[in-house]
Amino acid sequence: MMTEITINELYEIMLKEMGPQKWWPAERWMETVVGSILIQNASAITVDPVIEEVGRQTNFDPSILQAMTQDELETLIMPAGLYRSKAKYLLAALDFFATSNFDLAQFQTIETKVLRKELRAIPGIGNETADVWLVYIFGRAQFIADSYARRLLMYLGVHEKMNYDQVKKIVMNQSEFTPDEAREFHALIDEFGKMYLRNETQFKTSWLQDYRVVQK
DNA sequence: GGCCAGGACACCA
DNA sequence: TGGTGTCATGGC
Repeated sequence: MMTEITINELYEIMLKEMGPQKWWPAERWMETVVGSILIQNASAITVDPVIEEVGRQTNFDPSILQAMTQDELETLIMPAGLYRSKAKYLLAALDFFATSNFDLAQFQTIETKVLRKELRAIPGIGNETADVWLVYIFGRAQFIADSYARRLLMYLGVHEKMNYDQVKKIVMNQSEFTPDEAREFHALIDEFGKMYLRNETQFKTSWLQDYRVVQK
């Protein structure tokens, strides 16, 4: 028997089943910057130790990180893979925050749409990383349509095969989330994803298998 | 041992 | 807008 649910009901069901994931707050927002870039096309298992090592060496102090050369940064993050690109992206991100003296309060009054456009202009900050920053660094209620989220919603009947923007738009138009809920939802989806979203066969063994999300 | 991971980007039609 | 090659390491 299939049970039809809304996006918000999906969130409630996942929260009830899995409990709060407590992905936040990262003690330092720079940890989110580092982590979100290092995780690009890599797995948490390989990247987590690298993030820890960066923390040991820099304490996630933006000034210390920014003082590093491209070569030094590459050596530090090499085990995460794609290290040349990621070192470049990290330095570009640091430049961006440096223009505001690493003071997040400077961004508070900027409209989300405008801020997102500014983030997307940073080399290496694409759709997903921009939304991760908006949610976990800037506290905006955005939906992060990463590959796990798109797969989950596909298996739940929301779409056949849609891209990042399309899936995000559908969710944003059909649900209502506070900033904290947006953070929790993404954490729940990714933790669920690690267990059940490698493929559809695996999803069908999960406790969400008999649900279908309805379009309003 | 090959496959793949919480992407982004350049280049092409 | 959509499809494809590239970047690269380490875990499974």
